[in-house]
Amino acid sequence: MATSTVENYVKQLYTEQTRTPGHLIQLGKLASALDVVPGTVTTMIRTLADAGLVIYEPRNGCSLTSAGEALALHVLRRHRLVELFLVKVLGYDWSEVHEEAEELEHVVSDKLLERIDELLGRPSADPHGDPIPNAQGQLPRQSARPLSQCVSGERVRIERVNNQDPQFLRMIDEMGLTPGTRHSLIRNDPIAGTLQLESGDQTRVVGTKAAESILVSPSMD
Amino acid sequence: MATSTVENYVKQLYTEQTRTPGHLIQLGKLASALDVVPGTVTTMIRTLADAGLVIYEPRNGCSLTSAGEALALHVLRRHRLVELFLVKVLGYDWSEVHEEAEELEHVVSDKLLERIDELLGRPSADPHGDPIPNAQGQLPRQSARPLSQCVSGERVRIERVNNQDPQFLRMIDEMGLTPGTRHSLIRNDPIAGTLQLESGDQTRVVGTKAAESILVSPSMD
DNA sequence: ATTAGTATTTTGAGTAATCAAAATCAAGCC
DNA sequence: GGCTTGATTTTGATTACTCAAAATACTAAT
Repeated sequence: MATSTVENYVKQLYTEQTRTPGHLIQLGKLASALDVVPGTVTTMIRTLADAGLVIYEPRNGCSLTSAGEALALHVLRRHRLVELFLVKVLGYDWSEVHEEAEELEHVVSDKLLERIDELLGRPSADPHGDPIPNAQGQLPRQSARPLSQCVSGERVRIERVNNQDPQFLRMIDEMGLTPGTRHSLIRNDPIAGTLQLESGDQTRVVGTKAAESILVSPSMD
Repeated sequence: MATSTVENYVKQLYTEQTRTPGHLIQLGKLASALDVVPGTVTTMIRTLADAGLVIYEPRNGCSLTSAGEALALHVLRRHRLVELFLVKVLGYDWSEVHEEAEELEHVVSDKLLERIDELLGRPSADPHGDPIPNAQGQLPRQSARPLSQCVSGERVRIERVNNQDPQFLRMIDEMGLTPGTRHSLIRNDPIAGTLQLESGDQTRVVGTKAAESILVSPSMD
């Protein structure tokens, strides 16, 4: 069985990999993301390569094998189902579930996961809108793009908030920009670095930086 | 923070200690209970002693300090609340919760534990009838004695089943001897090694060995 | 083509937990 | 006392993970 450490490495690798598809992941990036010194990552990636979870090109970087990707998706499934469970069943706020899930994701058994999945009605996204892989490790297709890339006048539905910082999430909450809500983009002003949104009678302004982690799809209401 | 291993050692120490109060616990006993070789226990108990969790008398054995006992009770609380949660909320059978709780007990945070406790209505016993320490580490007083020590004619209420073996628990279930149920002890025959119980119109026979792990209190109905 | 700067790898060491097997200890028994 | 037995401790290794710091390789610039 994979240790928690191994699971965290492949999980991190997976998220980096989807951020920049097709590229090798630099070990230094991994080191800072996982908060260990670079040398540690080098040795660890060697072991992961021996275990068949990653392909390692010394000095260039590494990428997940299909086995590594499968493991990553499994961990992600556990993480996201646990997050949703904490919110739906235990009354957690979406801003505080990440830490807790970070621990639980390594110990929930397949049996427990199946019960949670069933109880929640086989959900396809966690509280942040992140897609939940199914038991076979398949991700529901999602075609959302960053709010920051939308143009003035668009009507959007917020699909996903790609940021785990509790303060950020509470801010999103207070502004009513949670996944599932619909808004009109009054104005996207990259020069000023702000976006103006409207929904109902309310108007809000968010910064471009924040809008980068808010993923939206077109809304036609 | 205590590692899972440390938590398991003090937990085991605690259960041995309540089984034979006042006695030092032999390291060999611990070794077989924890399924490690004796030498491992010796070194581990030394470190636990350095950490102030146990008192270690070389060649004689060891016992928990009050700090060690507090930690053990904390772990026990997590374990038992998780077990009850799995049964009540996730539809687990009481025979299958132990394994799962064994892992989860090391990662549930205080916050999560509090939510579970609240959701379950601050219960005082887990599905096996084992008392749940409160947040301050105090155990609800329980004065149950083994069914095997009862005499013919007694009316008893089953308080607790002190055995985690799934097969044993399923047997108990099938015989209707779960915690909370009431029965008349028709006959306790130590020679034959059997006990005959009656409740309603049904009669069952259990062995002395099994009756040792069934704890009961007097019932007056 | 040398150099400066950055990223990566190597080396040596440490912590936590474990095992196998040899050494030691403590009784109890003629 | 000497011997056997059983438990305990010690010793030397191993696995998994990590760090600090030195060594090395690559990139890009002068």
